[in-house]
Amino acid sequence: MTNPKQANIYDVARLAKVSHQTVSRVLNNNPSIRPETKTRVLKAMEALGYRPSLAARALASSKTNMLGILSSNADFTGPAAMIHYMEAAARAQGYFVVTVGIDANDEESVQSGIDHLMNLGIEGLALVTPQLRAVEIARAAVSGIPVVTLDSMYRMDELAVSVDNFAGGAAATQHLIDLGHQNIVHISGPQGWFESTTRAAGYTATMLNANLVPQIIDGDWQLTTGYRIGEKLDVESKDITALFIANDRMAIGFLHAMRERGIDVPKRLSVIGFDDLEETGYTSPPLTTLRQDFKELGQRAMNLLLAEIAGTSTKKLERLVPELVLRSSTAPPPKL
Amino acid sequence: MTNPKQANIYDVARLAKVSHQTVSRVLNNNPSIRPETKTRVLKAMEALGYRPSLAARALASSKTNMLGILSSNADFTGPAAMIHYMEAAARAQGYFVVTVGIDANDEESVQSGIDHLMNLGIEGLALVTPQLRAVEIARAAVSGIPVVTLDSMYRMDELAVSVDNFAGGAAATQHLIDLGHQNIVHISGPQGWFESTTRAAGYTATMLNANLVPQIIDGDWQLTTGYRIGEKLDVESKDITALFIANDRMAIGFLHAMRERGIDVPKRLSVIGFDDLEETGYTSPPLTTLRQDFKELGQRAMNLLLAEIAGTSTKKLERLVPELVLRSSTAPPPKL
DNA sequence: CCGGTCGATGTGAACGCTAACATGTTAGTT
DNA sequence: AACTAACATGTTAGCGTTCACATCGACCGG
Repeated sequence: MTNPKQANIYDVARLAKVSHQTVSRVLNNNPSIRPETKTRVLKAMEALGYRPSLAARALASSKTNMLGILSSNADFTGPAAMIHYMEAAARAQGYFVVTVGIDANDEESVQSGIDHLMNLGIEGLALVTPQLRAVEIARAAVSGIPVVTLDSMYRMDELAVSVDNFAGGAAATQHLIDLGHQNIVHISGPQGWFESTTRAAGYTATMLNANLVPQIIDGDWQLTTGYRIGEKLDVESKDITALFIANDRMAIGFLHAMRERGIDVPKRLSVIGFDDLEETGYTSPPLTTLRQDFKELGQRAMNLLLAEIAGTSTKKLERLVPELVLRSSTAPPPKL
Repeated sequence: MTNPKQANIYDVARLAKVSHQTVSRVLNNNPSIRPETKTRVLKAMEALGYRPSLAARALASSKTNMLGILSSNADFTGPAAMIHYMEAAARAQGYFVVTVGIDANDEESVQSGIDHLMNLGIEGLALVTPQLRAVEIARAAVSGIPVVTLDSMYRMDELAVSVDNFAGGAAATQHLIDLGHQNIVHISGPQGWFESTTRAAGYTATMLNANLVPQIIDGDWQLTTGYRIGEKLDVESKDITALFIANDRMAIGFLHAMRERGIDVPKRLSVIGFDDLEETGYTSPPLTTLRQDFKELGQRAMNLLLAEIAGTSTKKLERLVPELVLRSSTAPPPKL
């Protein structure tokens, strides 16, 4: 009911009785413009409901204001939260974020996702793909723009924000050792994930350091897998007294199996997870775990990327240390 | 190491010995072009590593190929999954999706999110904001482009995909009634959410239909809230035998409280949730609930939107019925 | 064997902006 | 009062596409 057609910069110029270039200057906050003129132009914009055309802008300035996020597991809580906060941080600086979801195990899918983003002309890319291989492909396919990696340790010379999973794995393990456990098993994440290998490495290093024998069972992050492993784990004959499980989902499944088998956690067996999902405060028993701050992670990653684009970059790498959250699933081992 | 500068359409034209317009035709799959010529042009593109400029395209054709998603709860599993599948569906048709996360309770935030997207020149918008008020604001702020709503019943004349929450609420309630329960309490979601009111309505209607008295406790989706309500609910004196809880998160908290209080679910009390989160298969006891197919929901919403943009739209509304998932948290009421 | 038609391709302008340079106006210096 | 510097604004030319129209040749029927 208002405008028959979108006004352009010339329409605004005419109404404000200035040249189109002056309008452009107002748009770009050029300092050398008289306040009075500026007001006049702004009023004209308002009156016409003027919206600058991003396309024209991008074409003329070769600055698209577009950022890409390549995400492989957007349906998990952690990545979703990170993406959410990354978008907010980017938008606060006038950037648009295009998120592309891919299947990280399918190289084709990674490639086509990147292609899609490159066609867009993104100025920067964030990789929320914890799979080593996907990051490699992505880094190789992209050139000329900064790339920030989340949750990885890939290449120290690239932009990256990561949780110190090694420290986390070590802290979890040390906590169990401090309680007096010796026979501690680790259920890991899937191979090929940064988090898996680094958490497992933290575990292994800490065990060895305490002269204990590391024992790792391969997992895959899935809740069901935690449950299945729990169903058949030979706790008795091996006298296992504690487990460090690489993520909370598996831990939830595992706890369920213990409950079914009547194995008391934490009296008979201590369990520690990783992630601090909201529901872990309400499992039975509530799960001791390590918390990661996804909000912080997302914001820092985006700021790193934006700084690099703006050329004001100082750091390349940021690392957050996960925090131990004590609840009721860990206790000293049963006395013999 | 390859191109000093991005090739444009003229570079391609020169190399292929055709006019720039012919190149454009190849780009747009114009049928009236000789196969031989087409091949030559494609080869030239390949050789130059040519990428069409989306900005120039958008400027010349006033078609941005951009779609917006306004999302208020991207850190919840459901919305995140829907967004994921929506993006995939859009990308398959060459569209770019910009997702903007907002705080649906802050009108300012909704407005500025929409503004951001409108500035972009999106061709269509999807609303993943189950709050009534946010949808109203968004619909009002947008004009000239199709808008699809997810999870709502707002205005029958607009594009919308929704879960039939009324039917879901009714099914949950009926299930409890069929088991023999009479004193059934409903813990609802927060006011102002479509899901809350419609699930509650389904519950109420079914109760009344069976000559039973509806009793609703206000909730807010939060896990903690389910727990707190569970802590102090007077099950005994009121002789409540069953609860229909509006979402699984609250149900998980509630179950935890029951466990702590030593109230046996399902022998003493039956509990049914809504959502079918993965972890509900592993609570103790595993939760009976209603499943929503977020993938289907996301894909259908996007297809509706794309069809509307393309002008090939037939339907306006799609409705999915949630499915009852029977597990172990419901049983006949205790005999007196 | 010629006008008409259609299929394939070319030409020039337009899309709405920014970049680079040009111009005019004011104030400061000697 | 003339000369310059700094500020404020205007002018012109792209950016890389698509659009509308023009052209050119080949094929058709009479």
